[in-house]
Amino acid sequence: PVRTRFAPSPTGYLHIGGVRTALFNWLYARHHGGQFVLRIDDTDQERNVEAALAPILAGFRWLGLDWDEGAEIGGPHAPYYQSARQDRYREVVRELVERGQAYHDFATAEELQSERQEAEKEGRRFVYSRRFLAETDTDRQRFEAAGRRGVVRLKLPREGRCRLDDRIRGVVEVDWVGEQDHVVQRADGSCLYNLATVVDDHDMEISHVIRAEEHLSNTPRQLFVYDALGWERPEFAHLPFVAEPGSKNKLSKRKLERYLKNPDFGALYERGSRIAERLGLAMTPESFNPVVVDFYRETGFLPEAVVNYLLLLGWALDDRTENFSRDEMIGHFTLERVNRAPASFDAKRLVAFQSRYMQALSVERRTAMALGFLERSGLVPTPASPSARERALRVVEAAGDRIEIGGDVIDYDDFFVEDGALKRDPTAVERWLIKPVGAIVRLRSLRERLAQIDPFDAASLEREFVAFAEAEGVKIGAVVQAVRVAVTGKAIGFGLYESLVILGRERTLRRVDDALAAVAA
RNA sequence: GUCCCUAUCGUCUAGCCUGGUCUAGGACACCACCCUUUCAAGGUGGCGACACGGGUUCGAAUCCCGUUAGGGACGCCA
Repeated sequence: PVRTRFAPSPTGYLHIGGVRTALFNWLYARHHGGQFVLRIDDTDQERNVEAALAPILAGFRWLGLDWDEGAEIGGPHAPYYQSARQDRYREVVRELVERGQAYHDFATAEELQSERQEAEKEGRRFVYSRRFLAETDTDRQRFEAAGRRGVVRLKLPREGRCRLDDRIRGVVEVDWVGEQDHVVQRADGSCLYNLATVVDDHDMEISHVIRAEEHLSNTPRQLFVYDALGWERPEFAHLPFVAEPGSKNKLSKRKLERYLKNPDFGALYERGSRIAERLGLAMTPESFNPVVVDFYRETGFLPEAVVNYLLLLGWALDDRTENFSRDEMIGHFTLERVNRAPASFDAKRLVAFQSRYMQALSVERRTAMALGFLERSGLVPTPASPSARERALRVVEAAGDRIEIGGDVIDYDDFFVEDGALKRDPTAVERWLIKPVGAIVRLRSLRERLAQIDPFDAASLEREFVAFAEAEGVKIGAVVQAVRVAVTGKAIGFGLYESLVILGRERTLRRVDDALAAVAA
């Protein structure tokens, strides 16, 4: 039976690279009708695990990556928190020592350091002398009497090669000498990752360890533990990591400043920030940026689009298929088609997927999304009144594919604010109302015509505008843009006739009057 | 420094295992033009890659060796 797992650390946010790894694990399990386990790696955690875990679990749920066992839901191999499994790890460490596969060591950090430096100076590979290895209880007591504190180290082979048949990399071999006698238990008795992960994977009957490439070099010491205990090794598959925008470096939250300088990444960040600001979200760049899943959730991305993008970051079915439904991804996903080279994060491509998925949605669905943002930004009452809903529907319909992410609806705030509260872009006013000769006079006479038009619909408006521009001897664009700026405050937007119809005659006239008054002043 | 991994358009990739159908396909991005009422969208077209050097072979993006470049790991972090 296929069992995969993902083991996040409770860090307070869900990293996009981690999600890609989790997705591949999830897909592999689902493809084989197996189970996906969500285990929590909180061995090194001192702060509030629950609070730091919540956004991560929320992220998984939002993306639709459900887990069969693990955090919050438990399961037959509980507990799924490493912090609660220390006794079990210690038990395994004892067994390792008994089997002669690990030993108590009393070297100090300084002594180790100097051995290391010496090796480096002589240009040879560092191999610990095992000078402070305690063979017997008497040895231990002697060291302890001398005030030393002991750790437990793996007693790794110093000859031969370690062979790993990785499902993605193929056969990887390394010399055992190159490996260190890694510490598996600290002086305070707590156990370390390299041991814990093996014990957990074994106890939880994980059949396939699918993880990022950065773990490839820890694998030999983990294989050693499996073998030393006589445990069956799981299959390993090391995924290429997700690289930062425009380079092959591993994506990292610490280098955010740099990513923001990448035009595409920076633009996405700006766009999201504008939305967050209007929603009144108190966001810091550390917790709210395009490397964090919450960013997409908060700004109105569709989880399906994010997942589809992530799927194709290191995996492809063939030379043309780009869109995958959840069932299709599950049906097609195999490890064999995972790429070996790192793939860099491309914000533009992610938005392209989002845009595509968004346009495939009905107007009603898109309106429902938009409404959430309108409510939260206070542009419509919460819950939205029927008239507000109606207006939102018409705006979303008219905006069409201009609304790529849910939060984009805020760009059309001018349809929801009070007429008197409408702000006009000064540059647009200058360009279309003040600068063109006769613009004001034309707007004034057009205003009278707008008052007369009957019915006040798009077709009639178009006829009127065309006739008016012709009579005045100006381009239709000049007239349209002048009215657009007067009524919406912006020089850009969707069709003007639809815009005026959505606002209605009364409000259109009022806004034209306001604009005329403002320009005259 | 040592060990390991990787290498096809700017980006994501198909092709590589099982050499010929590859004057290397698709998508995103970009550029131009068309459409047009601004902004999008749409239509048409364009730019654009097998890292390099040897070998094997009638034939190499594909197989082998080397070089170079990039990356990762070398913790009482995970």
